Amino acid sequence: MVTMKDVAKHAGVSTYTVSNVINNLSYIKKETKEKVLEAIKELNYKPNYAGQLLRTKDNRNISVSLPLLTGSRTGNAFFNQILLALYVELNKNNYNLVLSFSDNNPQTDILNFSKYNNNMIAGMICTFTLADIDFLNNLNYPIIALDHKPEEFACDYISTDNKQITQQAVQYLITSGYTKIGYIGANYSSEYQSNHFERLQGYLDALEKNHLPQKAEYIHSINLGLNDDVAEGYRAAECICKTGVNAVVIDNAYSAIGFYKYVKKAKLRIPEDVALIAFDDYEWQEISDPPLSVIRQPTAEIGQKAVELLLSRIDNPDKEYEHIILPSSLIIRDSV
Amino acid sequence: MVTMKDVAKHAGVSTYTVSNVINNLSYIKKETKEKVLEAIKELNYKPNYAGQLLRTKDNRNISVSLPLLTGSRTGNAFFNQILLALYVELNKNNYNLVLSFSDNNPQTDILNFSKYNNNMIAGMICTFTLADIDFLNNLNYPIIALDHKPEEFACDYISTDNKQITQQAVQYLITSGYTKIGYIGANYSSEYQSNHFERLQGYLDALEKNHLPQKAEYIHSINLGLNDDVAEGYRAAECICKTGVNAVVIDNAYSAIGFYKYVKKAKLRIPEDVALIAFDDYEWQEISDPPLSVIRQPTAEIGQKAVELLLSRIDNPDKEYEHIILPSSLIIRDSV
DNA sequence: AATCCATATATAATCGTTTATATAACCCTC
DNA sequence: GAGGGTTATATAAACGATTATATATGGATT
Repeated sequence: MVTMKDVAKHAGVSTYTVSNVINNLSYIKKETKEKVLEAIKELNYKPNYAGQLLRTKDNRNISVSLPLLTGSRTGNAFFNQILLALYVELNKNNYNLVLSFSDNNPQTDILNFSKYNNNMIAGMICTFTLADIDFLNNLNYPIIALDHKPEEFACDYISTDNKQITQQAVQYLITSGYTKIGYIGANYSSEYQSNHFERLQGYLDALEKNHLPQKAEYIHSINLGLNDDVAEGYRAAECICKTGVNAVVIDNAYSAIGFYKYVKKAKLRIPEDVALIAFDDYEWQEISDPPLSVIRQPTAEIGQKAVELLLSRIDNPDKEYEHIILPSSLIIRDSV
Repeated sequence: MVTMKDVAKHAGVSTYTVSNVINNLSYIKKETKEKVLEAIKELNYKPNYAGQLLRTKDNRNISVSLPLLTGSRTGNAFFNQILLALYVELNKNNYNLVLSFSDNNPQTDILNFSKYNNNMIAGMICTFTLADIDFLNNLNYPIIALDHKPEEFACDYISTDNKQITQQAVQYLITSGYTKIGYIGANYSSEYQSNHFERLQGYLDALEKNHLPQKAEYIHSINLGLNDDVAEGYRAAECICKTGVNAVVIDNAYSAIGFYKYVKKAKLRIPEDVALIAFDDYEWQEISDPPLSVIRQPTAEIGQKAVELLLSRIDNPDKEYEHIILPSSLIIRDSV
C-alpha cells in the first residue's frame, strides 16, 4: 500500500506538504505542489479512509434500514421511492448511504442497530419495530424514525397523516353511496406500527362520523410484511367479500393485487360488486382491471425531510425532538 | 468520547487486556475479565471503527451501484430484487452494503467510483456504463459487473442469457402462429448495454432461423432508463402498432405498462390484435388486463453469485476473470 | 534454592492521516 | 548586520485501536 509518507519521500518533501497539497490548505509553492501532484500520480496514491477518519472524526456514513422487500417477491416500491429520496438528499450533503434491510422482526433490528454501534456511522434513518428502550438509549448515534411513530423511545420522527387520509378515503366511499365498507389492514396488535393502527382509526372514525355501524366482520387483519402480502390480500378478500361489503379500503397495494386475483376468480366485478381503495401508488395501477384508486404518500418529501432531520440532529444533538407529519392525497380511478 | 484507554484505566488494567477481553483472544483471568466488562458497561464504551480499521485493515464495506430507480417513478423492481439478494449474501458474510444509485449516465458512474476510491470499500458490484479504461484501471478496488458485459474493461461479470431467451420468446410467438413480430428495446447505440444489444440479436436470430423478413419498421428503439420508461413504451406502441405487427417483444416491463395504456386508448385487444411478451416478472402482471407473459431472470441467483465472485476476487486478486451467464425462463400468460 | 516453564498482564510500536508547533529561508528596515 | 516580519516547509504529536515483545508472577522440577 502506498502511503502519504511514500509520496512525501518520492517528492522530496514532508507529509505536511503532501497533506496540504491534497487538501488545498496552506499556501504551497507552485513547483512544490507540482512535484507532489506528480508523485501522487506516479505512485497511484490513494488516501487512506481509516487514517483520515481516525484523525478528523468527520464521519459521513448514514445507515438506512428499511423493510424494502418484505411481503412481496418484487419489493415494496413505497420504500424504494423513499430510499431514492434519502439517497439523493444524503448524496447532496456528501454522506454515504449504508443500507440495511429490516423485516418487521425486532431481532433483525437489534442486529442492524448493533452492527453499526462502533462509531462507523454518524446516524441512522429507519422504520424500526423495536421497543427495548434501554437498548436504544445505549446506541451512540442518533436515530430518525420513518413512517411511523415509536411509542416509547424519544427521537425525531417523520410520518404521514395516516388517520386523516384513511378517514378521507372512507368518506369518499360513503359520499359515493357505499354504506357497507370493509377494511383490510395490518395486524395492529403489533405495537410498533402506529401507522397501520392510525389507518384503522381513520376508518372507524369515518364510520362513526357518518353514523354507520362498526361491524367486526367488516374488518380483516392480515400479517402484513411478513410472508406474502399478495397472498394475504387474496385470503382477506375471500373472507371479507362473503360478509356482504360493497367497498373496501386496503392498507397496502400488494394485498390489493391479491384482492383483484380473488375477485377475478370469484367472478365479481370492481366496482359494481365491490369498490376498492388501496394505499400507495404505482404505475401498474393504471392498467389493472379496472385501474385502482389509491392513496399517495409524498415519498420524495418524506425522504428529504428525514435527511434534514438527521443532519440537523447531528449538528445539534441536544435540540428538542421534532415530529413531522406530511399530507397524503387520494387518487380516484375506476375501482370506485 | 470514551476510549479503550479510559476503560483500561477505569478497570485498573492495560489496553492490551481490554482489547483481549473484547476480542476474546488470549486467556484472561476470570476476575480481570469481569472487571473489564464492568468498566465497559459503566463507561458505555463503544469501539472506534476508524482505529480498528486502520490497525487491522479488515475492510468489510462493499459498494453496490445500481440503476434502482431509473426510468420509473416507483423504481425498477428487477434491480430491487437483485439488491435484496446482494444484501442477504453480503450480510451472511459480514459485509456492509454501501449503496449508490446509478442512472445510465457515465458522469454519475465516475462520481460513484471516485467517491469510494479512498480505501473505504473492499470492492464494488455495479451495472456500469463507463468505458474509460484508464480511469477504471486506476481504481484500487475490484469491480464485479452485473447484468451486462463491459466491452473493454477486464473484470468479472455476471449476466443472463439475454440473446437466447429472447430468441426463445420470439420462437414461441412464431410457433403460436404470429408472423409479424415487432421488437421494442433500449437504444442499443449505447455501447455500455450489451444486454439490450443481445436481446435484439436474439430477436433477429429467431426471425432469420424461421426465414421471416427482418423489417426495420418492426423494430422500435427507446431511451430506456433515462426518462419515463412507461411513457416511452406508450410512444413506442403508438408507432409500432401502426406498422401492422401482430406480436411484440418488449425489453422491459415498465414500457409494457405504457404499451397497455396505448392499446387501451386505441381500443386494440391483447392478444387478439397484438400479442405481447415483456422482460421481467412482477406480481401486478397477474392482474393486468390481460395478464402479461414475461421473461423471468433469476435475480436471487444473480445477486448471490455476484457476491461470491467479489469475495473470491478479494480473496485472490490475481485469479483469472470469471464470466457467469445464468438462464432465464419464459412465463406464458394470456397476453400471447 | 536455582532453574525452567507456563500463565497473565504490561509496554510500546504501529497503522496513515492531520495539524499544532517549530524552524529555515528570505526580504526589509534601521 | 542585528532584529523583525513573512513565507514555505518540516517535525512531531496526536487520533484509537491491535499486537509483537517484554516482564512479572507462581508453580514445578532439579
